[in-house]
Amino acid sequence: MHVYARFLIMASDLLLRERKSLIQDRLGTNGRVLAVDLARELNVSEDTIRRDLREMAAAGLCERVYGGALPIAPDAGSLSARAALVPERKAALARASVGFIERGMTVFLDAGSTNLAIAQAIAPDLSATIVTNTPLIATALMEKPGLDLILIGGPLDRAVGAAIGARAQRDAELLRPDLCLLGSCGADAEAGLTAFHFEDAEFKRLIASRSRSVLAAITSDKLGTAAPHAVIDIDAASTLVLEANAPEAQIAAFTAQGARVVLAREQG
Amino acid sequence: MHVYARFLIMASDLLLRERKSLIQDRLGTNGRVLAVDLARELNVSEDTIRRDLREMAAAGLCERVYGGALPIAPDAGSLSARAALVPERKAALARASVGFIERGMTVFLDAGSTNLAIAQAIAPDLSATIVTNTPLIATALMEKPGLDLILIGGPLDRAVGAAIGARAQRDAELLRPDLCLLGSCGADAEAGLTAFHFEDAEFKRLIASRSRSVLAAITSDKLGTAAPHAVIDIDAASTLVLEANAPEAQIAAFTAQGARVVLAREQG
DNA sequence: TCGATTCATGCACGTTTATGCACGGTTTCT
DNA sequence: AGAAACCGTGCATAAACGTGCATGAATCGA
Repeated sequence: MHVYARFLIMASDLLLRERKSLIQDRLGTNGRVLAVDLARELNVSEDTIRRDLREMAAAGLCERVYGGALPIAPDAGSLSARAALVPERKAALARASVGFIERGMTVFLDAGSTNLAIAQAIAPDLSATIVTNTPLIATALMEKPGLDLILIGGPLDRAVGAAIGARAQRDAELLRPDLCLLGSCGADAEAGLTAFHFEDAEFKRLIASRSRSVLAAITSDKLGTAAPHAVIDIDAASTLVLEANAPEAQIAAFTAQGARVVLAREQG
Repeated sequence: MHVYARFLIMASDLLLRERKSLIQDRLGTNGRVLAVDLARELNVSEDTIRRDLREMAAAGLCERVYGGALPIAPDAGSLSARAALVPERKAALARASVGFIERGMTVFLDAGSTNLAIAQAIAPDLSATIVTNTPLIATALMEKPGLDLILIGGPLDRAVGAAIGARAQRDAELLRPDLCLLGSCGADAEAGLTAFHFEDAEFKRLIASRSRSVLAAITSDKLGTAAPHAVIDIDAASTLVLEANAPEAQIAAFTAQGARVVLAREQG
């Protein structure tokens, strides 16, 4: 499996596919990417980034513009508005995950579009304490009157859209959540849950280790992929929520590691 | 033999496509755009804006007129889109206030709908550090790539929509903003700036006292009114930004207290 | 096991693009 | 009619660009 090979390279190196995946992620998150920034951040030459962008544009994954690239359907409203449109499959995943939040719990809700969908899927009358480091998620949760909200502060990382730095980690160290809903950029039986960014992984690892149980809702496109930075092993997650179309082999690989896998039913 | 300075300015942080997209957006929103305003707001020369407008007109996206451009179908804006927009008067107030944020500053942006409008009015390529205790504002600012954002954390007060408690106050005590954009629920020459909630007032007072200068943008409906909890006296604010229709008497009362009053001009 | 091959990548080069400025003409307003 | 604002054009320049080539690592075939 290509995951082994990757461990031989330096942690900052990314396989081509991972790099493109990250770029796409960034496009969705920030609404744009700059060639210079990507090059500097990923430690490759601008040429390489431009090549990537060209190929992605040719594949219809983004729109090439002078200086960088834009998402294929650019700016149909603000970021929050765009993110508010949750595809049905992701919504099903979210509905399944929300079931694990029980009345009175203290829950940490991590960054990520899947977790935003989870936030939106929370019942309006649920009474619980939600902690998050993501302003967008906090905003979404503001509409649920039953919730107590706690915001983790600090400098916001633009790539992640959340507070994940030293300041945020200190906040996190004061918490003992009953449940942690972890976002992840990759999920592989051997590599475990992984993230694109070092500090993000660091933060996730910290908050996961402090939580009584950890749940990760994972969209199928992330199955079997590994991002460069390890978060936790599969068996360290209490529950994995997968989409109904998740490959049998993948599910088996997870359960072999001792994970509890739950499948999300499409709404019927 | 020639000026050096002009090269240094060349690096604009907004991609061409984004700029045009923003202009189109503005066309739909305001029903027109002025070259001068766009140039100032986007930090590019009028030449560039005119070029953009010319190209957009050539592409049939707008109609070029003397001084700016008009939407191709002047009547067309969708009603729902229009309803969600910040009223033009508040937008004018916001534009005037944004002018006080200078490149490189550290600015605290308080909670409140006027301050949200200010956040939205910030030029996309402004480079500054913005601190806020309001997730909604943080989310809006996420779309301005030039900004460093710092989020003040802690339990969120639902009434205010921001973190204002003891935790947030401890965060605030570590700050020394160059400028504080204070929201207020009432503004009266004698009562000063006031707030509806005790803790909110407490927090505002704290952050205002720690800032090198304090600016309050005040909609006309708040003039001459006093909410139950005092924040600061009028003379403790460096600048008051009022709407163009603010009563003469009110302005006089403020200036008599030693405040610097600035009036926002409506666009056009 | 070893050579051939593929492929991602970086570098050097010449080209294109976006932009600001100077200049002179044109429109608008009073 | 005259002034002020606005316009387009041409030019200069830095940043971004694409291409062709070289390199080195992984893969394949025998």
